[in-house]
Amino acid sequence: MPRLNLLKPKDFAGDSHEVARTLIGATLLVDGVGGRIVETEAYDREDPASHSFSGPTPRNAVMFGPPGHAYVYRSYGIHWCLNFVCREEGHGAGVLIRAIEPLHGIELMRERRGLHELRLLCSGPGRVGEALAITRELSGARLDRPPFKVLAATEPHDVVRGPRIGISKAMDVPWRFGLAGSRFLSRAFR
DNA sequence: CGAACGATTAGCT
DNA sequence: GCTAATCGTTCGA
Repeated sequence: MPRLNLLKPKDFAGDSHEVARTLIGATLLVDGVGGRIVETEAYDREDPASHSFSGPTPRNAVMFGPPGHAYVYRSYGIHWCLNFVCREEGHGAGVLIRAIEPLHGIELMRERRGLHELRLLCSGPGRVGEALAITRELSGARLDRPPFKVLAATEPHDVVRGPRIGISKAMDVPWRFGLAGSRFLSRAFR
């Protein structure tokens, strides 16, 4: 039985790039539903692609709050996307959860997604949001308390990195991280 | 107050 | 590969 190491706010206090890499292989659960994080992206304050780039607004306020909390935003008016707040309070950094390997509550996730193909259940930030029933109400919630649970990776694994997806600024920096060889990535790494 | 624009996805060519 | 769907947020007038 592997020891379950629940990540606490201090575990999210580092650079978003460092946290994004560390989170690969970790387990994310929302009300017991979720799986292994296989893809993340880092965003930071001095980062034109980040929601926090131009300073605090009503939408991104929790990005400037303490680390270890969820920042949820609506994407394209359609999808809910989940981020983990990093750094110290007031900084404005976060990690976008882009894909997980479904492991727990798979049937419930299939119902929510109206889909049977396992590979496409949580392979993308909007898909993760739908499968885990992420909504605005979870924005600002602590990640070490219900309904959230984030458990550190226990198995050794390789992490790959590359440019972030779907952005129009800072497209050159390799701040997207993935579990090497996973078939649950939103897109392959080059 | 109007308008542009997404940290996306599904479906079709 | 290309595009419609869809609407909250942000910014300029």
